[in-house]
Amino acid sequence: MTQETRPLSKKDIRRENEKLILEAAEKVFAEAGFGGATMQLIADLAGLPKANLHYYFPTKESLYRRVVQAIFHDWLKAADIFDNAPGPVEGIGAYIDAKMEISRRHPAGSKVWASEVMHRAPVIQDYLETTLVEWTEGRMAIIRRWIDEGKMNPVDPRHLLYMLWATTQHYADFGHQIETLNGNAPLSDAQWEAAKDSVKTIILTGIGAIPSA
Amino acid sequence: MTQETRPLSKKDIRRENEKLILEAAEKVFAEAGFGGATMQLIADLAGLPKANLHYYFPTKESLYRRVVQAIFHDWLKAADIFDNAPGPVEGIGAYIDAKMEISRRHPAGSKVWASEVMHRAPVIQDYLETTLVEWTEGRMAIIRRWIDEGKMNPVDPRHLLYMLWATTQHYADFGHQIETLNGNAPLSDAQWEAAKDSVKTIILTGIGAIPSA
DNA sequence: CATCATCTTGACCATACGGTCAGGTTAAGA
DNA sequence: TCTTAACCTGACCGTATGGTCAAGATGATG
Repeated sequence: MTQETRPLSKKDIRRENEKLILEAAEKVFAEAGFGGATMQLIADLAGLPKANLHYYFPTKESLYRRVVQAIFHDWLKAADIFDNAPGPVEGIGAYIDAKMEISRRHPAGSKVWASEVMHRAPVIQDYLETTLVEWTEGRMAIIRRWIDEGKMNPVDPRHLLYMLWATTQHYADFGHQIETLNGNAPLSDAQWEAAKDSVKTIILTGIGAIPSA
Repeated sequence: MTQETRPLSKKDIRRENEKLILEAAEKVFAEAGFGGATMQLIADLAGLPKANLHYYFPTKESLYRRVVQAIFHDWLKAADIFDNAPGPVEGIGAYIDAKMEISRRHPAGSKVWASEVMHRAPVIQDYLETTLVEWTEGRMAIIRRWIDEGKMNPVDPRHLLYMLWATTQHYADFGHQIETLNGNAPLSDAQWEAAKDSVKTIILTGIGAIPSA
């Protein structure tokens, strides 16, 4: 009863293999860092011979670049929720939810991103200077508007954003520490909910968007 | 007018060289990660021949272990302030100040720590499971006491601690991103003060330790 | 001053890694 | 069916890296 699979088209092969490689690469880069990752390790995890990796991605660096770019893309996309929100409770609340969900579902990506930035962003510095700067300015303007409209306290928008990034990404980047402090067990569904609630409550209370208990 | 330096004693030589090596190693490990760091790079930065490093630290891993242990030590020491504080405003406020100061003065150490944890703590897992667990339990007890005494809102102490770690360490670990968003300039004294104030205000307000603006 | 333990270092080695390539296989297209 | 372009991969190569070592220099000790 072997599965009767008709041959994949060339395009499907390409898409399939690139996907396999990128997924494996993300994991390995996250676990070992760029320097500690080896093409052989990635190849083994992807189930392909090493030479095949070099067929699709000429160098280790080009593979790494693709991984980081994909992560940056998701990173920005998570912030769409921020816009069009009537106020901080909805906007920031949803943003926290979205970023916590990323931390939960794609911890490897978050780690690769953290590693890249920690190492002075050798690959995506240009993105930081253009896209990220614009993105940040835009959200800061929204926060300022909410402040002007009296929907929250006059906090520094920049540091509020840093706090949002730091707090949500912490659950991915330091996930191992958190698991250790949780008796070497991953957070349960309920614990993830509690984490989200805690973060949202403290921050939204902290900026005066919801009343203190 | 050459300096007339009398010969260093053997003990001084050892202390001096170990210090040189450990400082250089911390920087290199922070910038390149464990895998990306090379003994040659560390040797060059320390101004010593590579073979000399292996005289004091037999392997790259043993050197790395010493670096991480030193950082963990500082990490815990910063929390002494936490104890004996009459309430969250003083205790948590001082803790935030202390950890922000570490992020400012020793960003490399913070990065090495982050990297170690992100890579599943291959070297200090036992410390996490013993010392860190105890430390965390202790501070959670203090926070619970403050809650019982009505000095702050009944937030989850665990997630409050995570938020404190995440937010303060973010200024070191993601310092490059922060600098980029600051027009490629390091934060000035005033900006560091503003950062500290923002963090303290939002968190202390968020837990109901100080009134909302 | 003589002996010893400690420190120093250039030269060397084995290994692992990123990357190459030639020769083969397979789907696409005419 | 035949040709071509895309895909596949075992074997190979140069280099960089962690680590070793033997021989010498230097401070401690009595």
